[in-house]
Amino acid sequence: MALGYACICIGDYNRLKSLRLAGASEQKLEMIYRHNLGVLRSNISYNIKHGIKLFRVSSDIFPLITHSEIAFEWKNRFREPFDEIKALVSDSGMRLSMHPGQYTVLNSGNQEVVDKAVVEIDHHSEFLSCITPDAYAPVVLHVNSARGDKKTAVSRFKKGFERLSDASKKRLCLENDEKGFSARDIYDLACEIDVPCIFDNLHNAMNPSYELSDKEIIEVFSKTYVGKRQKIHYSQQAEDKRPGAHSVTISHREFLRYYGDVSGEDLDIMLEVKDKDLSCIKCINCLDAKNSSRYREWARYKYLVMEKDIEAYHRIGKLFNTGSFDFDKFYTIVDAVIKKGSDRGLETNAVMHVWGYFKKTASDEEKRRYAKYIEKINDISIETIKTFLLSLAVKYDIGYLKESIYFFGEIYKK
DNA sequence: TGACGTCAAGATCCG
DNA sequence: CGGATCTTGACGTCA
Repeated sequence: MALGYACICIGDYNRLKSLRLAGASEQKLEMIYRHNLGVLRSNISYNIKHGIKLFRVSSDIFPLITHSEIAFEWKNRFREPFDEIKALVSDSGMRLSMHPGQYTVLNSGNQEVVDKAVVEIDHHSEFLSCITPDAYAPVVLHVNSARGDKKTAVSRFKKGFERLSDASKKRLCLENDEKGFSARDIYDLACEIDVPCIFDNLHNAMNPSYELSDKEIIEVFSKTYVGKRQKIHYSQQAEDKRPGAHSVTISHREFLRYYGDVSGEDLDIMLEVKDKDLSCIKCINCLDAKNSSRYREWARYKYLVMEKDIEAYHRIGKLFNTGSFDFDKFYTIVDAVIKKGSDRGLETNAVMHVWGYFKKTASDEEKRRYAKYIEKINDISIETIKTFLLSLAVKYDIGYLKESIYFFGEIYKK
């Protein structure tokens, strides 16, 4: 069993860069692609550190690479970073995947769209082969178009599939869609073209087909995995958003129930959730609480809790002091805290705590800048100050702060 | 034609 | 000028 998350690593301050077609010079592409490979390597190191063995690589790693107006040789140019990444992936036994988005439509009625989809999917599998030794690292795809009737949509898909490279055919997996192709639809199609099926619980809830429980559908889908580990997608409905929208964080208790229901220990489970790796680590800890990870986890959340709810901060401290700590209690408190609104007094207090790390070492210019922020504390956004503080944490290499989720709390707003 | 989804880049506005 | 806020891009489908 492996638990994973998709594309963006919240807890790693390194972020992918992008660009516009208008500014896509050779040098600019080279710079951005190289940067993004550095981010990928950093994300993978982070995953290893936190025991995460399943990771979806973002399609945005090489923006515009398959665009018709872009001709960029990438395979030879990035051999070194590829090999470094591959070694990390190989040594850790991490399973990678990729997932072209909603605009890759292999069975479109428009031939140009199909041409592009073939290029896109082949690129994904080529890219994967550069960074993972796993011949079955999947490229996951939705059928996407049910235009006309499903029968003709299926035959269009089979035609498109035939045009893929052999490598792509081996990597391709189908996922049940939120509308259009349901679990039953993709299972029938997948059996015909001999590819595995990925079950997505929330899509299935939106677009049900079988009169079967999730566990039973997963059992049906397991037949499409021969000599490969079965993978599913798991997400929870966001309380206050459109039906089908992913929750901001995973409720660990709900996850544990589901995990028990579907015999999760036999599956690779990709979590689809806004807070990404944070929920992934939460679920890993709740399944298998290692004594050593509790302190690290509290260290990461510490200032985020401090700026939202000082009583909760003390309650968690007490869990440690009284020896009554467990991850269920810890995350229950944290999950309540992240839902709270902001309080400028508490935010300022947390800012001052974090500034304490730099008080002595900061340059005069940095001290002036900090003083200016504090002076105008009520007129500027707290994110501006956090951006500044994070840049200091990176510059002065304060590991404790660089790993703090404090800097990424904005994902829990709105 | 515009909504859908995504999120950083880029543009523009404000003090 | 820095910082906040709005718009654009890149894509295909479908009402």
